[in-house]
Amino acid sequence: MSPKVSKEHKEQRRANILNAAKDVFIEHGYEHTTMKHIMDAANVSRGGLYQYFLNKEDVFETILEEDLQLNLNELEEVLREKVHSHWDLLLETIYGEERQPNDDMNSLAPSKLEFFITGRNDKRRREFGKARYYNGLKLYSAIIEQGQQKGEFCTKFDSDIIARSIIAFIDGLAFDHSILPKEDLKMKQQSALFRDYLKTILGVE
Amino acid sequence: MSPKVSKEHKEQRRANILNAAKDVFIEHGYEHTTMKHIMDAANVSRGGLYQYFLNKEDVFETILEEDLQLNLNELEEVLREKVHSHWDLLLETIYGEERQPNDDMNSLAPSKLEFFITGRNDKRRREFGKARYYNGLKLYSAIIEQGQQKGEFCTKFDSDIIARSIIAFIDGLAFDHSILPKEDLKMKQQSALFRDYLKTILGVE
DNA sequence: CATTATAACGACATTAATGTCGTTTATCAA
DNA sequence: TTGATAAACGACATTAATGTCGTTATAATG
Repeated sequence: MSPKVSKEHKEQRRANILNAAKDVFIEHGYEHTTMKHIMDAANVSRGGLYQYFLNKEDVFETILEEDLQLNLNELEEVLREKVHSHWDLLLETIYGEERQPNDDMNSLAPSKLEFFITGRNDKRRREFGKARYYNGLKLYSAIIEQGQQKGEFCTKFDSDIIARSIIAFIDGLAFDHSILPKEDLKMKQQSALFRDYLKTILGVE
Repeated sequence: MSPKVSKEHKEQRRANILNAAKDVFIEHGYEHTTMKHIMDAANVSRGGLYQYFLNKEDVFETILEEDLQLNLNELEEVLREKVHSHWDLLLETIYGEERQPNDDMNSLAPSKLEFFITGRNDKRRREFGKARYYNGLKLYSAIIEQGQQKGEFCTKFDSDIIARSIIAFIDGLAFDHSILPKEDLKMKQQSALFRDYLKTILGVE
C-alpha cells in the first residue's frame, strides 16, 4: 500500500506487525504459530513480512527485547538507590512478572518458556536465554543485596541464591499455569506461601 | 524380520522401539524429533513403526505412562504406612525427580515440559497434563499430610499448598536447567535453600 | 513341508510451511 | 507531472514430515 518509505510510517508498520504477532504468539504459542498466521493477523503479505523480519525467530526475539529493556530500566532505578522499601520493591518486581500468567491471563509467558525450551539445543538460542536469565538474576540479586546492605534484610543467605530461587519459582508457576486453568492452580495461596518463604529467609518483620 | 507374531517377541520389539524413542526424545526434545528419527534409532521401517504406534504423541505418552506407574507405586507404599521418616521420604521423592535434570543429565524432563507446554491448547493434551499434575500433587500431599498426622510435621500450612509449591519449584528448576548448563545453575545450593525452607514450614528438627 | 497369518517394509500421495524473486504500485522529489 | 525508488505483493520452487497401502518375506502351525 505504501512504497518508497517515509521512515516513521515504516516504523509504524513494523510496530503493527509486532503487535499483531504478539497476539498470535499468545494465542497459538511459539511453535505452533506460522508466518502465515502473523501475515494474516497483521494484514501484510508474505513478501511484506519478510521485508521486516528474517523469520519467526527474529520476530519473536524482537518482541522479547522490548520487555528486556523494561527490566533493565528497573535495574537502573534500583542501582540509583531511589528506593524506600526493598521488600515492597521486591514484591512488586516479582508480581510484575507473575501477574502476567496470574491475572486475566493473556500473556506471552508460556510462549517464552516454549521458545527457550524447544530451542535448548540451538547454540544461539541458548545464549539468548542465558543472557535473559542473568539479566533477571542481576535484577533480583541487586534488590536483595542492597536490601541486605541497608539492613532491611538479614544476610543469612546469599542474595544470588535467593534470586535464583525466585526465578525458579516464577518459571515453575508459569509452567504449571500453562497446564492448569486458573481455578485449579490456587496461585494466590501459592504466592502467599512463597512470600512467607521470602520473609523467612530475608528476615523481614 | 519376524512375521506372524510370537507375543513376547512382539512386546520385545515394542519395548525396543520405546527405548530407542526415549533416547531420541532426550537428544532432540519432543517437538524436534520426527518419526524418522525414531525409525532410524530403533532400526524399524516406517510401516513397522506405525504398526505399533499411532503417531509421535502416542509414542511419547506411552513413555510417560511408565514413570507415572512408578509414582503410583510410591504412593501405594506411603498409604500403606510403611514409613519410618516422612521427612526422608519427602526428600527422596523430591530428589527422585530432581535428580533427572540434576545428575549426569540425560533426562526426559525437559522434553516433558516441552510436551505439555506446546500442547497447552489441545484439550486432550491438557487433560493428560492435568492428570499428571494431580498425580504428583497427590503423592507429595499424602506424604506431607501423613507426616503431619503422625506429628512429625507441624500443621501450620496446608499440605496441598506445600505440595504445589514443591512441584512448582521442581518444574522451575527443570526449566532453568534446560537453558543453563549445570555449572551455571547452582542447582545444589538452590536445593539446599529450598530444603531449609521446607524444614522451617514443616517444623522439622 | 506346505500353508497361512501377519510383521515388516518402503514407495507414495498429501499436506504444509518456508524463503525467494520478479512484478506491481504508491509515494516522494525534482 | 513525471520519473525514480523501494514497499508491498503473491506465485513459486523447495523442503520436510505425515500417514497409508499394496507387497514381501518369514515364523508358527498342522
